[in-house]
Amino acid sequence: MVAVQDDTKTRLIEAAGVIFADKGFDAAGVREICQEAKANVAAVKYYFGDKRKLYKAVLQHVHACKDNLALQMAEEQLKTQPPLIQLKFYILEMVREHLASQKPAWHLEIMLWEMTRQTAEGREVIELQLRPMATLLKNIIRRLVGDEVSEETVWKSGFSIVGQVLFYHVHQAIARQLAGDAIYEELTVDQIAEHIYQFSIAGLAAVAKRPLAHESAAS
Amino acid sequence: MVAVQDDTKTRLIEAAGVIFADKGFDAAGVREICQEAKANVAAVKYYFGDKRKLYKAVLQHVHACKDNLALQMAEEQLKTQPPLIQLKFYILEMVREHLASQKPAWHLEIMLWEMTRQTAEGREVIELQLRPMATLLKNIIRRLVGDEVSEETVWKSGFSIVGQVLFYHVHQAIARQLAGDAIYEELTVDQIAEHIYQFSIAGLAAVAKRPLAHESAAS
DNA sequence: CGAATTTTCAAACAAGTGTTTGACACGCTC
DNA sequence: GAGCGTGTCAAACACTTGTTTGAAAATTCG
Repeated sequence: MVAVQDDTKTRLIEAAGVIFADKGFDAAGVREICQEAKANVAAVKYYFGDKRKLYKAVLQHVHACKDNLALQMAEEQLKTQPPLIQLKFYILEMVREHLASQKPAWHLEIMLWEMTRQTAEGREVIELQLRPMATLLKNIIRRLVGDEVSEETVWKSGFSIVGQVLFYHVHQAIARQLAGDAIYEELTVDQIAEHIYQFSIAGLAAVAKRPLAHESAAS
Repeated sequence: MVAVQDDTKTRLIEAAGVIFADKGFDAAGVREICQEAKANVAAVKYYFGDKRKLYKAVLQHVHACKDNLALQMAEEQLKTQPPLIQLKFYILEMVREHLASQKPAWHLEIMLWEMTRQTAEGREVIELQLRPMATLLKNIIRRLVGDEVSEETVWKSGFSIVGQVLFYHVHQAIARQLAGDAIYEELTVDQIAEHIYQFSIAGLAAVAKRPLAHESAAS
């Protein structure tokens, strides 16, 4: 961890991030945030103006911290690797991000709040964060299923893949409760990603009504 | 709509249901609920004790209203129809419930709150509501993939199917925003269900590493 | 009817909310 | 040291929160 600054301002953003992520905007208290940040309550007015603008700053901070899986893939792999490998990598990285993220967990948690219950402040950040991921996935799928498949079906297929991944994060509590801790603990990130990959390439071939492009490259 | 009683008590439960579903327990206000129910603020203490117990009553009301897809399927179809037809029906009914439910939308919305951010009051209701659905789906999958497949894989396959369905509900706003209203409006409940079905039976066959049971019965 | 019980209501409660104030301390340059 | 701008702080602001009170109103029942 490289020397990160210890301003009252950044401490506020970070403490606010944790608490907003945990309880949502409404249920989070300014006093609670300031106590966690070791700052006076008046500090949020001084640095941000009010609670909403603090929330906005938190969202912008999250956006600024995003490590671009999209760009990373585009540069390293998009041009060289066959689409099946790209899909496998995409799924693995997404599962990793959602189940074993190395950056603070609250970054994703706040994004999830925005994804399910959008606020005016978050819409733009959501767009900037998700749009590149969506088009990247759409391109991969398009290469796999060919040009005869409708745009609509490509979207639905993307939803099928993303929906599988998000389930393990968003509904983790339910999955645990239903499957039982014993079984759930056995699941590793790689296993989950592999399952979703195998499940999805078969699903894609089915909705494409033909074998996938470069099928021979599958594992 | 058959003669539903118009007690202050039931009006409170129903108004509370709507508002709890919309904003969650913390952000919902007692005064707002009572105004919507045309009741005095003191009524919640008189009939329920306090806000938490009102919430508990709402959850129990939701549970009491559940129409048992599980039982319905068990009686009418489980014994007579091949598992592929059962799966198709299961997916269709689940998509219907989540995207075009005939019962008040807030029933499901409250369940979703409990699924993502469990409260002490909700855990039991969640269990009672979801457990039968989960075992039903698990049984269908087991019949389709055979006995060689591990229990773990059956769970993961179930998660894959349920994850696809839930995505269209939980992340509807994002899906709309990304795909665009134009494309999104085109999607009908039956199309979505059909897509998930086709995608999933191919996925199941892939993870089972063999053709599904009674594959000939597929559409 | 008239007494007993159940239900409703406006008003107030203490505690919590986001926000604001004005004073105070620090580091800086002139 | 005086002056100035930047940060910090306890205290108070106006308002909302969930909860409570005690007295009316409505209902039930002998």
